[in-house]
Amino acid sequence: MPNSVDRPSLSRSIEDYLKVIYKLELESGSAQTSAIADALAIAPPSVSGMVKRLADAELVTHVPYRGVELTEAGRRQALRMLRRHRILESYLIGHLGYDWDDVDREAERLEHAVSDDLVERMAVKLGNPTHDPHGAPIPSASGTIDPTRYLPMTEIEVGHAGRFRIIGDADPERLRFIASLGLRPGAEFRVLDRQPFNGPVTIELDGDRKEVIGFALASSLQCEQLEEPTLP
Amino acid sequence: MPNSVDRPSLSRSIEDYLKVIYKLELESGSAQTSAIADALAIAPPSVSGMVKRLADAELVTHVPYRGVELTEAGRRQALRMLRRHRILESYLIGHLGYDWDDVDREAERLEHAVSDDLVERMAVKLGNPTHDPHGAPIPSASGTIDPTRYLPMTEIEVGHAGRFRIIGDADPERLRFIASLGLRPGAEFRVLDRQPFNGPVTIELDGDRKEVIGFALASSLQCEQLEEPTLP
DNA sequence: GGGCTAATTTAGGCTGGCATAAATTTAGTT
DNA sequence: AACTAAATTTATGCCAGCCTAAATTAGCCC
Repeated sequence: MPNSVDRPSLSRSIEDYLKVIYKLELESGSAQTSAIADALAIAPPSVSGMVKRLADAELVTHVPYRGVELTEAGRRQALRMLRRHRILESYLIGHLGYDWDDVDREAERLEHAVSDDLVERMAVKLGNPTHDPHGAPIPSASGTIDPTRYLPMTEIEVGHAGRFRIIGDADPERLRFIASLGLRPGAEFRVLDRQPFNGPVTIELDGDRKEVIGFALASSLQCEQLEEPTLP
Repeated sequence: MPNSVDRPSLSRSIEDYLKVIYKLELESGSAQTSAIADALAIAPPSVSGMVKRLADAELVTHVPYRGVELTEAGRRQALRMLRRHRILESYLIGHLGYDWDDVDREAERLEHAVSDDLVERMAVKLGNPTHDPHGAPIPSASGTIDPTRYLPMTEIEVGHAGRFRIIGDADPERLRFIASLGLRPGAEFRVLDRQPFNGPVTIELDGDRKEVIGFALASSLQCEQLEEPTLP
């Protein structure tokens, strides 16, 4: 075990980088310097500097001017952070009265401080959940995660029914708005209309309510397409 | 609008310094550079540097070569940290199955990350306790704390009964040892013997068990002296 | 292939928080 | 009153992480 991961205990900063890189790889297949800078609200040269350190620590591989990719060790750490975050959110909502829309900030602060032991204790209290209240899959303690991919609501075809699965957003205002529409993970709907040029999506909920959702928001709603269209 | 004073948000380091200075003032009336360095396990010159910053921020007053004293603002922050720590310990023990002896480390990590909001939610779940499981008083959210002072067990006179109130120690091994003697906050005992030259204390518990406790350990057991001695 | 733009990296600087070594002050002898 | 031991501060230096400004590279268009 020459280079095995002893327990260097990653810095708060590094944990944030790995989380962001993981999400970017998931969303767009690659993680570029400027995208990382954007997500972390820091300047691109700062990212270049950190990327060098991450590459030295063998948490990412870096092809200059091309972006970075998580190594196996980096991915493991990123999933560990994701588990912490989602277990924390679930626990704060389930046991401390936090609201759906309000919980991200607190989890964001705590995920860097809790011990693995505490995370597992919370997971046990929650009954070892596999999905958090936003519908997102929770990586297991051993680092595996439900790989199911869903479609953004904007890609469900007109006439089809769909089931809302995951809200990939943390902004409390957006979350409150979504909740106010009655959209919760698991909710079924039918797409009535999709306007071109990144226009809004119109859906039907509970069999009678019609709601219009802007493109940007609808893009962040990950859904499952359910059946063949019902013809009118 | 919400907060009268803007939150500069103290660094983790500063929070630790304030906590330690508060404890030192309490124990020995003053906080000297080397004592702070000792408690934080850092070098004295580093403390000098930080003390300058703390004084600039008006969290402490500093008399060169004489030590440091918390200002009102500093004391307020120190009590805030103490509340966080003790509420966290109480919550972790009460709701997440942590043990008496094992909880300090976790609380130490979390106290820098939790929001005031979360602390108050935990306090509510606990029924707004005034003392933690180690018997130590918990400062109120508004920054007042039970000022009752107790005596170290080493100062309870031979023949007197006493009640154990607070264990001012964080070392898991010591805590486990104390627990194994059956000593919990609230426990009554009688001092049978006190050896001179910082020697051990012998006490009687539950009316029949005799236990011998070394001076150093007995010094950290804060007790109440109960009655006049019973003569044999 | 030359040139333009956008992305990225390099260069150099700043702050917080730590360290060591050397200088200074305090306090306790005698 | 002078000397000494201990505590403290000053002087420097290092590293992590951020910044801005300047240089470099990639990608594309003609």
